[in-house]
Amino acid sequence: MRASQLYAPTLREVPAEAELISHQYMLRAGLMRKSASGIYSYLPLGIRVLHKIMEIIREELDKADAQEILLPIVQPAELWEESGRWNEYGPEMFRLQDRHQRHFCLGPTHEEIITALVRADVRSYRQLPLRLYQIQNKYRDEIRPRFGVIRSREFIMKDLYSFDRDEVSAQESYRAMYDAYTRIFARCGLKTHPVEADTGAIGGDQSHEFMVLGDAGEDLIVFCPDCGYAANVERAECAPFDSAGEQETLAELEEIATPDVTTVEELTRILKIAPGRVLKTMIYLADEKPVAVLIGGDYDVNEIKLKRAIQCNQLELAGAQTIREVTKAPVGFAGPIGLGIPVYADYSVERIVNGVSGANKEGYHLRNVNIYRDYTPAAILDLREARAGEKCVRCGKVLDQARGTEVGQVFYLGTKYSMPIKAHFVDQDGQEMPFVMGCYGIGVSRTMAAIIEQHHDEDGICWPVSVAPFAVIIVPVSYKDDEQRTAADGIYKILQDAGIEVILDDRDERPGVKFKDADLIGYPLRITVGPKHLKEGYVELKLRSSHTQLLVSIDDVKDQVESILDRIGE
RNA sequence: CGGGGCGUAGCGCAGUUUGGCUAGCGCGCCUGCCUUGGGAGCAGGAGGUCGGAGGUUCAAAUCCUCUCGCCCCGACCA
Repeated sequence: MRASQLYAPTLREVPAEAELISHQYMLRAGLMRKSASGIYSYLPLGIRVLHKIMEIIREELDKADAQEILLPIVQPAELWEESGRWNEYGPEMFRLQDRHQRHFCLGPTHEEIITALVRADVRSYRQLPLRLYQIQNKYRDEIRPRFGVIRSREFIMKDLYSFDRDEVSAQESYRAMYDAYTRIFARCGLKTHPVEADTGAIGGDQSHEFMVLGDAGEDLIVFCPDCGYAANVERAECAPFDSAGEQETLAELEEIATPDVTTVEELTRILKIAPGRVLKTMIYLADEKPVAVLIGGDYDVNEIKLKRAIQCNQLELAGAQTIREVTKAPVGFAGPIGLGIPVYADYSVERIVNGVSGANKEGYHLRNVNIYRDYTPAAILDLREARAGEKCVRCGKVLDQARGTEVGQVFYLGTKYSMPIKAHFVDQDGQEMPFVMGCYGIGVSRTMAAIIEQHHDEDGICWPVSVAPFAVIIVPVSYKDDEQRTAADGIYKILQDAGIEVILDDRDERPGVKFKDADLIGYPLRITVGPKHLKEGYVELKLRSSHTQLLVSIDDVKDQVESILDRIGE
């Protein structure tokens, strides 16, 4: 391809809308353009990278005995009603109607449609295990798209679904996908960290996310440097505290006037106590019924854990009105004593001796509150958000934390979809059984952004060879010069004939412009054809990421390029 | 949805407070000359419903009302 004909509109300046480095470079290097908030068009360089990533995915999945299919984007509401998710999914599902007012959605994910497909066509255990995948656009009407393609509304996802006859076999599928993911991301040049994860809207009971670490990440993970335990904070288990606690004698309950003191922070300042002494009392509406959550003042409630622990479908913080009804006081004076609703306590409260809580009375708090003596929770559970400094649940060492972006997630689903949708097969003994399923996603477009986050410098992108839009760019210092043109054309032909993806920058631009564009776009290897060395029959090879340079004779160019690409392609 | 901000040429912005001639600047784009080892120089040129609609006024990018879009923070999520 000749650069003069390549549709790669580079930008000299940073578009105002882009904050993240990957977002900026994707726009500046001409990989994509925005069409609407969270919706992007890919230009030739962008789609070439995406194709590279998808090809790696295909190769690795096919090796793992998976087969590619293609499912529709527009899906009928009926299927979603069968699984119960038409109501469950919420406003991020794009819903639409056809001319007959029939209801459809733009697929945010494809469990329903594939389960229905397999239900219709797969009848016997002899056909299992079955692993089917597609690479398809998905739509989620995100509340707030951001970070370019990292959180967009339309995005490209690879999703795979496994169907097995029993749990043992399904766990093998899970393991095979986990291993395939490890290889896929490694081949893309990405360092990823698998962490235990919550299953969210997809459901199921076992899941890992593949995280790319970085400050730009939207997720928070905790990990144990010692035993390797790593989990999204949404999921990370917290250990109960050593029951010992403080060896204090229980003091007498005492009411104290605290007008206008409604936050833990103010309370600790005024009473000169540590936040860990405060019994923070949060009122939630769980499936529209009020419940109280009691947690140490130095912790935050993990609502995902709460939802799971008390087995409710809908959970939200109660409004001022409800709080007033329940606690007989405005927000900020709730406490566990005398509340007429279930009180769920986090592990962190069990050790609090002579604690401070709201008095359920405007302007008052209570001092020397003690569990079991003054109140008894309905249950003591793991409800808090994990964070650095906590004890690892596996080995007891101290946890560390980091931010990350999820590029892939694997779920063990069990029979969550096959049961309600009645997707059955006949087992060896003639019995009808629901498929035991798993599903596995990779955010393809997001992966591209993550690669840029990990491979760039101040001049632009430094693509790993495996996903580079083109491997090599030839830059003649002046294409108008006969000798340079002849030499550049010659090398171009040689490399093309060798099957190497190469760009010839034949534009009538000054060399600086061509160098800047080459760096910005990030071709792994640049061949400069210039007057300095051409007389002796040499050209320069420059590696984009390491900046190393070497002179090679034109006769050796092909061999050198091949061996360098081979070497840095590892 | 709450809070904050922004819509003026392809990109980045000034002009809006205090209404006033043909709406500006830098980069990019086109033509010519010149130049060619890290975003050159000179000359000429094209490109605008000032996000949209309505209103006030002799006069609106500027004031008022409504509306649409975009960005950031938060709640939500892959």
